[in-house]
Amino acid sequence: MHSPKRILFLDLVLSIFRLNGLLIAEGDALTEKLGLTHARWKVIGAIALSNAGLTVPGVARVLGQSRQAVQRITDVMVVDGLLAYQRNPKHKRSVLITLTEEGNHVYNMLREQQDPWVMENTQEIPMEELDQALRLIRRLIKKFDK
Amino acid sequence: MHSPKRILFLDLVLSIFRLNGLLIAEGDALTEKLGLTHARWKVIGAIALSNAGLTVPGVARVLGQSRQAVQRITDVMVVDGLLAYQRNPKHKRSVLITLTEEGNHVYNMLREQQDPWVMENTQEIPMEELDQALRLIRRLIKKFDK
DNA sequence: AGTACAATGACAACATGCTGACATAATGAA
DNA sequence: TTCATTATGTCAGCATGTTGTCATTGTACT
Repeated sequence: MHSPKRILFLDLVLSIFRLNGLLIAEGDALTEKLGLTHARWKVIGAIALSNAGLTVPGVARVLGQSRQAVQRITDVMVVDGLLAYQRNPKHKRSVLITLTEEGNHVYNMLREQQDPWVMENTQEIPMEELDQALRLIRRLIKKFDK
Repeated sequence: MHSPKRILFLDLVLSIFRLNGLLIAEGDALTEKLGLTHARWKVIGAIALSNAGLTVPGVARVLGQSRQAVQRITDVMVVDGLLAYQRNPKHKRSVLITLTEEGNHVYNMLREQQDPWVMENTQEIPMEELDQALRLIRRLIKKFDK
């Protein structure tokens, strides 16, 4: 039963694995000069994009990772001066994570690297194709994220 | 410069990360009873699909990983009786990896788990949409894989 | 044949992710 | 209010991936 659909879907899955690895490598190369790694810019990005402030488990939920993994990264980033923990009026123990001045600076530099990279890699791809692919991927995410 | 395309592309990238994690979790759950992990079924799959026989660096190239990572997995799988190393007529030191009888059996059971999973998760999705997404992802892979 | 370069195996250090377990704090239901 | 459930911090163990290094084997070029 090597149905075409089965082959196609498994091919898609393997391609997702492959692209995931390549994107991480791209991101690491892009941010190497900033002293960032992919685990770190994922966290910085999540916090920078949040309006209300995020806790450690909150970041974990956004990124779809375990809170323990996020906690380990943020602890080191606090020591390194990129993040700071702030009292959380809504929770006695679970602090809010904020970007320090340096963290904000790094985020801005990250943006400066990222923008031309995005431009370079999407200029020949129509927005509609990107949008269609994103919709399919979101559909799959919704299916598996329970 | 929050151009729509930039947002769209970054959204796509984050979604790839997210889906990658979910697919690994799905695969692990699917193959838990077989004593497999995602690292293992990736290797089994690569070998089962190869006609000519693969070496450790060969598997690494197929999966887009470092040969050291693959070597560690295959070494354990040989001890566990799923894989066997065979003399390679083309290379004195670099052996060929083959599936043992048990490895083949596990691969067949993997298929039996995988088929209904694929069916379940693709039945409402037209093949054309899958195909379009796959083509875009391949396009990005080609761009980053140098 | 000889020699430079690439590929491979082996080992080590490290980064990142997961789960499990336990104590404590927060929340919601009776 | 009380109590069971859930969320969180923390620590530990482990799986998987990366890079770096070094010795050895293969390959290709002169």
